[in-house]
Amino acid sequence: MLIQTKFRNASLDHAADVNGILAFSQPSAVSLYNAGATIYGQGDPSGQLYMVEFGTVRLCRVSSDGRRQISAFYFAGEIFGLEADEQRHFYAESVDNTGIRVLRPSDGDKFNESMLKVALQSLTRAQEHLMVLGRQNGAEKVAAFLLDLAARQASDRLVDLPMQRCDIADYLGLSFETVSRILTKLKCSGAIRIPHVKQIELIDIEELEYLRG
Amino acid sequence: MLIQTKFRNASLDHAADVNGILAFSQPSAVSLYNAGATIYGQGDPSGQLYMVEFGTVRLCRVSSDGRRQISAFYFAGEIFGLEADEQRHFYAESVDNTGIRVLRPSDGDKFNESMLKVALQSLTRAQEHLMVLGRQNGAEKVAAFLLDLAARQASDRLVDLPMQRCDIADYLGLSFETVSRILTKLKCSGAIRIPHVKQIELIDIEELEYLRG
DNA sequence: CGAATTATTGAAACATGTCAAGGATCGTGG
DNA sequence: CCACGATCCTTGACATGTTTCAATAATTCG
Repeated sequence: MLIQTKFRNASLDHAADVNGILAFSQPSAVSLYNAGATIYGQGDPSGQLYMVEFGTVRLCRVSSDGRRQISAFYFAGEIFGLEADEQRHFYAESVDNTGIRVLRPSDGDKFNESMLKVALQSLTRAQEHLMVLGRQNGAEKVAAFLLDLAARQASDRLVDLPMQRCDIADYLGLSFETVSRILTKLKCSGAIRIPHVKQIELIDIEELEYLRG
Repeated sequence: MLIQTKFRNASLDHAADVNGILAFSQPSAVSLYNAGATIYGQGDPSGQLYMVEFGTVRLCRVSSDGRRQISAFYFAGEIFGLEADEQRHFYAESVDNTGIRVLRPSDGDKFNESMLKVALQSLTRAQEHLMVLGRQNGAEKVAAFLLDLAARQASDRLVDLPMQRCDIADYLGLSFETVSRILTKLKCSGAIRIPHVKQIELIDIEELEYLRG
């Protein structure tokens, strides 16, 4: 299955579509959010798209007994807020200090066309995430997460972790203790260094890629 | 979090969009596939959409060490084959005897618009599946699966299982033994009956819904 | 009917979760 | 600038759910 590496992160290369959206929308001013602020709630009316100007956004849902699943993170330059119907299925929060721009369609048709591309990229990412959640163990999940972040930050070695361990855990379907344990294990095996709690240096990228599968 | 039940299966109610797609495409003749036949392979050029006429389709990927994840099932009336770029990220196979129609766009603009809806529904479904894979245990996963099938088959009590245990397992991120054990457990607890290996009768739907969360 | 496949069930191994304690980090106010 | 409290992170010990391996039973198909 060598083929699959060709697709990895295909969804991440969407600069062109971001430009497409921007060209046919009227961006509003940037709104600022502190860490942990609600951008929109589950059940809110949907309709507008958002672009992360700086900072980090998490898309979440909480079940009745309090378990939380984070379905996606969004970083600077990425677009979120697409919904299938008139209500939001997930709620969106800022992870750290975050600036967000609301996008309003100006040229309907072209905007729609760009939206399709954004939708397809979100779909691809969700599908990739399905692979990770369904069939990978803890170490493989964390390796995949770190490599994904590295690719999206366009930094080949030094990765920023704006979110806390608990966010990573709820994204990967693990407990935060397990995430912590795996990170120290990777550190001890020499695959990564942890210069700071919120910063990981990828040392043995081949090992991480091997882990990811 | 009572809100979330309102969204469940929202993505499944897409008859309108299927009609939208059909109105602006030139459906070809129906192709027939035996159980386990390849409809398209990973890495194949993408472009065409497909509609299931009868039978069942599974969308899969296999990792280098042989673990398989099924990202979605498609049943009669449902559309699949949407991709973010020119190559297929997953491969598609028939689960049982299946009839499939290729859809070719005739009116580009309207076809595109319908595609957006299909994409958003696929996205919603993938996101719902993320919730199940990330934060539910075996019994909850199986309950969610049975209720999803019941909703899509529009049969409130008797659910057909065209796929084998192994397919269910690879869809839910479990081993097929665990799937089997959970089904017998649900049978013993009186939540379901298993009149046939490939047919489940939902007895205590409230219990299943409670399990699903 | 018989062979091959698929499903069920059991026992033991393993990964991850849970509970609990201690340590690090951060922000705030003195 | 330091000290304090609060939050977050790490680590350990134990409990639990799930997988794995193995054997048997059921089903399908020729």
